[in-house]
Amino acid sequence: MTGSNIRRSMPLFPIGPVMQLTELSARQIRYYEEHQLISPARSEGNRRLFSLNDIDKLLEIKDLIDQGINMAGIKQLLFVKNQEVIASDGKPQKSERELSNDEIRRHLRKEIVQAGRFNQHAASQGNITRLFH
Amino acid sequence: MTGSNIRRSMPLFPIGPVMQLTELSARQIRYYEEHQLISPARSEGNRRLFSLNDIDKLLEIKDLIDQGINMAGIKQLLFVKNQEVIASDGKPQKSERELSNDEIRRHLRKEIVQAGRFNQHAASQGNITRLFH
DNA sequence: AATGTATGTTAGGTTTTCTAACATGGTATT
DNA sequence: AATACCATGTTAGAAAACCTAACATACATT
Repeated sequence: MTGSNIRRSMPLFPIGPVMQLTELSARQIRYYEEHQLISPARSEGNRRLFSLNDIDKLLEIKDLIDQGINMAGIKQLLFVKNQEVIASDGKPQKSERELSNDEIRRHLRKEIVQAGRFNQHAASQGNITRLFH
Repeated sequence: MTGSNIRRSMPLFPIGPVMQLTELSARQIRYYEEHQLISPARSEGNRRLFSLNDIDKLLEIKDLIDQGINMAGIKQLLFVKNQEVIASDGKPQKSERELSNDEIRRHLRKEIVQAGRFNQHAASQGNITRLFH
């Protein structure tokens, strides 16, 4: 798990902004979660919290929906794509252990404090992620 | 106003995640707004919406507070720093006209759709912004 | 002792999000 | 044509998050 992956998987956004960014309805987003296309984190009070990764995925889903693909198909496609990423990554990412929100935030704080380094880039990352420079 | 500036000024985060990212209390954040150190956007229902720029600024403020500088001083420092950015930017950014949320989101959508380009970078941007890759 | 500054705390109200249920317009199937 | 299924809309009631405004407090300055 690289630093950038951690950043991209930080649960930050409540559903409102995600709706606007993706132009999906709350109903749609929840339905996709119900069918396990995404798994946003939850706040203490049970509100969904989306990461940049989640938002990227939602935009992909939207695309696939537009192409007439149904839930099952999209689920498979997202799964396959994820496999590819893991494969091309070199390391099979062991069991991709879960980081707690607190761990993620601690990591984040460290990176903020240690400011000044230049940015590094994975060549192919999707959609939303690219927006934050 | 460059594309990246637009991205960095998108009002996305409600106060909750901002509190966690900055480790500031809601009271502090609102107090800084009251003293015009930041000017987060508002949702239709009057909730504060912070941009990456706002979060960066809050982290700077936190730093300056730690150095014992008071509101007035911080305000000046932020102002001066902003002047510098504008100056080194080349263009004095006319009157930096306000973009509506909708304009920003339209722009955002365009950038998302037109995927694939490589990332570009301004060499010196602060803090949080760097986290989103 | 009195004032000022930055922040904490509380109260009451509004917005946002939650789940669950029912409704609806297409498509596919019988 | 009737039925079933899929993706989404809509509604209701409850809970969480956020809002402003006011008062409280700790510390520094006068």
